[in-house]
This record gives sequence, C-alpha cells and structure tokens, in this order.
Amino acid sequence: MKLNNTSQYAIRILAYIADHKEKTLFSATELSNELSIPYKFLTKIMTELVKADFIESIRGREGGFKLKKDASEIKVDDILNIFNDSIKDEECILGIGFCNGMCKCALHDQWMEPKLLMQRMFRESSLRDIAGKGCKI
Amino acid sequence: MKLNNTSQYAIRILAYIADHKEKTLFSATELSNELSIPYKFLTKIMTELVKADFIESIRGREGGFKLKKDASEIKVDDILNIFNDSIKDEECILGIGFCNGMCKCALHDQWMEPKLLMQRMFRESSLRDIAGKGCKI
DNA sequence: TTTTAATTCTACCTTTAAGTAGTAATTAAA
DNA sequence: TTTAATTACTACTTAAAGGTAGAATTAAAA
Ligand code: SF4
Ligand code: SF4
Repeated sequence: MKLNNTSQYAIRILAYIADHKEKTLFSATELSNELSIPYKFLTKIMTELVKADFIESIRGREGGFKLKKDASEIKVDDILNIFNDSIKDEECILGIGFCNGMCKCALHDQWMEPKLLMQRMFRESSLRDIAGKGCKI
Repeated sequence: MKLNNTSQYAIRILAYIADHKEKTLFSATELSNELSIPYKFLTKIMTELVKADFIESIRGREGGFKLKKDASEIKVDDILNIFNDSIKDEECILGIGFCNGMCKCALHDQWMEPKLLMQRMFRESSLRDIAGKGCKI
C-alpha cells in the first residue's frame, strides 16, 4: 500500500528542483547526494524525466538538469503516470471486478472514499504546491 | 498503490468461507476453483492462515479447511498483518521521515487523511462485515 | 488392509522492481 | 587541442513477489 521507490524518488527529485529557484542547473551528483538516492539509479530516473519532457538536460561539462515546465503545470499524478503508478479509476482493492459499481467486491464501499481522496491528492497537487513543504525532503 | 496479491487472495478466501455458513468444510480444490486462485499458491496461503490461527485444517480424506474464530473477530487488518501488508503508522507516502509530524515530507498533510481512512477501513472491517457483500467475490 | 482424497513440506522456477557497472557521447574550461 | 565533468546508453546483478512441482503425510472410505 505504497508508491513504488522509483515514483517516490522522482517526486522528491522534482520537488527539490522546484524548491530551489535560485539555482538554475542541478547535476546528478548534487541530486544524488542531497536526496540520498543511489547515483546510478538516479541518472536512470532522470533519463525518463527528460523523455517525459518534465526535465531539460544540458550535456557536457557544466551541464545538468533543470525544469522544462513551470512547477505549477506538473502535477504529482503526471509523475506517477510516467512510472505507471497512478491510481487507475478501475483499480480495485481486492483485484477483482472493475470498480464500476456494477459488480462490487467485498470492500468496494469502504474503498471508494480513500481512493478518491488519493486520486485528488495526486491530481490536484502540483510541484509548486508541494515544493518547500518538506523539512528535509 | 495496492495490496499485494497474497493479501487480496487471503481476504477473498476468508470472506468466501465466512460467507458460506451452510457449509462446514472447504477443500483447497473448491476454493481454488471458486475464487480463481492458482491451486498451488492457494495451498501455500492456507498454510499461513492455519499457522496464524484463523483457519483450522482437517487433514486426510474428507478433510478441508474451516474458520477457527468467529467471523466478527477477524478484522481485515489482522489478515494484512500476516503478510506484512497493513498500513503502518510511520508509513510515509514519500518514503522519508517517520510520519510523526516532526519532519514532514512534501505530501504529508494531504496524505494523512486517506491514510487514516484506509487504516480505519482495514481495522474496523471484520469478515462478518464484508462477507456476502461481493457479487462475484 | 488397501486405496483414495485430502493437507503439508521442501524445493524450485519466473517475473518484476531495484540497483550496479562500464562505456560512449558531449561540451566547456584549461 | 587536450582534459575534465557531465549526461546517455547498454547490459548486467540482486532481491522480492508470485507462482509451480513433486513427494510426504494423514485419515476416511472401500
Ligand atoms: S468491488 Fe469495487 S473496489 Fe472491488 S473490484 Fe469491484 S469496483 Fe473495484
Ligand atoms: S512527511 Fe508525513 S507522510 Fe511524509 S514521511 Fe514524513 S511523516 Fe511520513
């Protein structure tokens, strides 16, 4: 009942970048150190964030990464979608049925509310909203 | 953002048994067929439910499984605990901090509400509550 | 007593997530 | 132009979840 590691890392990386507006460029080494994310794993994630067009990369010496969109335009849910980790509408707590209310599973009624809350949390929170919120992100 | 397969299976198995009060004994073959759970995987899970004392097993020909406790005494959360899949108090949506409010992660405030709702859903729902709720469990 | 239908035990296989290693490509500074 | 610092690419390794196979054990029925 949790986000996978890759998603957690990606959110923390983007939130960190959005949070430090005074800087313009962030190297993989800095991000790895500051966020305690294994360097090699982080670079792999960065590549995906670049492909997803959330991050722009500058290659070569003095290069690095920076946000490609405004922080208010990147929702947490967009990040989760890259890693196929967002909460699908048809996602069922017991893994049967289709969450369409036609054929309910035993926990359906109790599951709808937290599910919707989580979907809203992810869909409505932008990087701008969460940047600066963590005390040691 | 979902329960693991084993937990889902275990809940559905126990709910099925609790739901069919007219029967006294359920064989692994029946449970496997009715619930579409791979036979060999199901027997593995049954063994754990027996060890956890939720299920009593009768070995040998004409044997099978039955509930060992009253359905109202088994909470969904108890089942999740067997497979280390319940939502811990200190569980953080971003995998940092300790959810103690001292050092918040960026999504802390928005995470508390769905988290508590899910904990309550699992802790307060007994087999008795959910048995008979599913249309094709 | 033998057979048969059931659970239990031990061990293995497969898939996916997580993480690591090495090298190539790029580019600015020296 | 060389060097150093950086991202990008390809491939491998490890750990955990999910699933499978087969033989051992049990006990009722035939
Ligand atoms: S009962 Fe509800 S939660 Fe469960 S599978 Fe069906 S639609 Fe999804
Ligand atoms: S900020 Fe809150 S949710 Fe996030 S890790 Fe800390 S305690 Fe957990």
